[in-house]
Amino acid sequence: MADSQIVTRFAPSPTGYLHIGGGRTALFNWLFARGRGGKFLLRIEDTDRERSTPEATAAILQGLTWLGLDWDGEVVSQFDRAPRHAEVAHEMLTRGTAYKCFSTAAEIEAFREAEKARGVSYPVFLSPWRDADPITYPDAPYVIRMKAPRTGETLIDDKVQGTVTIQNATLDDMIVLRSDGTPTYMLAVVVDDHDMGVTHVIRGDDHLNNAARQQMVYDAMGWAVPVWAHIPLIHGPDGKKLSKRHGATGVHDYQAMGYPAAGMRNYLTRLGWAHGDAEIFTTDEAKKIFDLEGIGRSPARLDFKKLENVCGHHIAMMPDAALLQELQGYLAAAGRSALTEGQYDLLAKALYCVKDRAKTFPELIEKARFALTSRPIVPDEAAAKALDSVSRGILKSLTPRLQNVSWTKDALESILNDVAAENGIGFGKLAQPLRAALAGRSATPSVFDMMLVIGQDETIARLKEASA
RNA sequence: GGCCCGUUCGUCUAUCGGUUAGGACAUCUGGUUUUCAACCAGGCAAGAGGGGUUCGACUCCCCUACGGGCUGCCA
Repeated sequence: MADSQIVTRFAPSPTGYLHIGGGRTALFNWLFARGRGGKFLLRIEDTDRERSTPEATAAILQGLTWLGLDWDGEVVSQFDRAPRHAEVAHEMLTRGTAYKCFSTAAEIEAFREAEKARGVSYPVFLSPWRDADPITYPDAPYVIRMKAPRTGETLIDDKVQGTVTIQNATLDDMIVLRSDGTPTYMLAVVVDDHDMGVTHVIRGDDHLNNAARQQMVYDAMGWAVPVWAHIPLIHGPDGKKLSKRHGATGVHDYQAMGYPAAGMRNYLTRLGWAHGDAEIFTTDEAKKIFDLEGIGRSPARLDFKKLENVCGHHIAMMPDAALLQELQGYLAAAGRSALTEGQYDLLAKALYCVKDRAKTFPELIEKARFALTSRPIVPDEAAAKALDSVSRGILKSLTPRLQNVSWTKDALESILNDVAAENGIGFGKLAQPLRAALAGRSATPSVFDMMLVIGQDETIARLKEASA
């Protein structure tokens, strides 16, 4: 319904890659909108021309795409809307909710220095031009400042933080339009959010204080204030603000580490949000149960162990086709060589016996090593140990018996059990050298599954090679 | 410095005045097993500290400590 449609947005600055915290903010906005038949918009806050780059914008879009967060309509460039921002600033002027200020940056700086020297810890610059008669205006560059209330308090009704009270006296008349005619962030966000019809602003709580000033702009223009929801930031495992020092901070890092996007979404959704005991859920389920009420108020730490666990569940429940496709995306993102056609086919055949044993794509590939590798099989240390002379003898005696047998699990099972019994050893004792011969590893899927996947000829060839 | 926000097991969290404070990850023990993963059973483990309010506080209020954020003609 148009009258109550929810509109959210994600508004990153294109100054670098998509931060994992930004990814989560985007995810919350996306879940909230998508779960309620609303719209999720994307706006690039590129008004700072010095720091904005098209590469960064591309990286952010790529990050969102990988996370599976699709947006409605065209990506809005905040910079492109500068004329509209200036228009609103001038409208505030005519409404009398803003004024021209001719104080120079140097004057303001001097004021702040002087106040600090006097021991005033929080100098609020009060422009002398606030109530000046236009007749006294000099012919000089000016900024447009908002005429903010000097007394009283501003209440932010926040869905996550509750009601936050800000004393108006601590807020100065913020600049909405710079002397070069460009808008400041505080003006631009409000105008854009309003024009884009944003109903719910879900963003990091580093913006909580800004909300008070922005709310004043809404009031000054007579616009409806959106629903605020300021979510806590994500911290590193040590509880400190997540920074480069922690290693992976960009969502692309997580893709390159081989975490599936569905698992990332699940983990990130649960990081700082809860719905009873719900832990593992699909994205569709998340859309249904996600709400603002479940968002926590304290910063959450990244826990890679839990991330892995969650991802393991998702790899296990992902359809093979999707798994194969995303795995190839992982290989490309990680700079690893792509699968050959033959490897692809074998991996597709092997998936059923490896997908529920892996938590990440690199792990999946390692488990599927027996299918992806080709002779000669080079055993690692543990595998080499299993291939002692006695074991090689047993493998040698096994080879001819695999020649004329129907290649089914039942048949293989009975042969291997017979061989184990004939040699007076338990099945486990036979399985170890078999793993070593077949995969060159000591930890692998079931020996039967491996034999079934690579086929009779390849199995015999590998056994011959190992027992030679 | 000022202002704002936060603080439940190691971690993510449930609890919305009365619970043996629950779940998940991690960890430990046992079981199952063809190695690994998984799985099953069980264990360890929490309300930052101090004051109030109340018959009763994890829950409401205040103070302190700690953590975070904001404090630009950056976003």
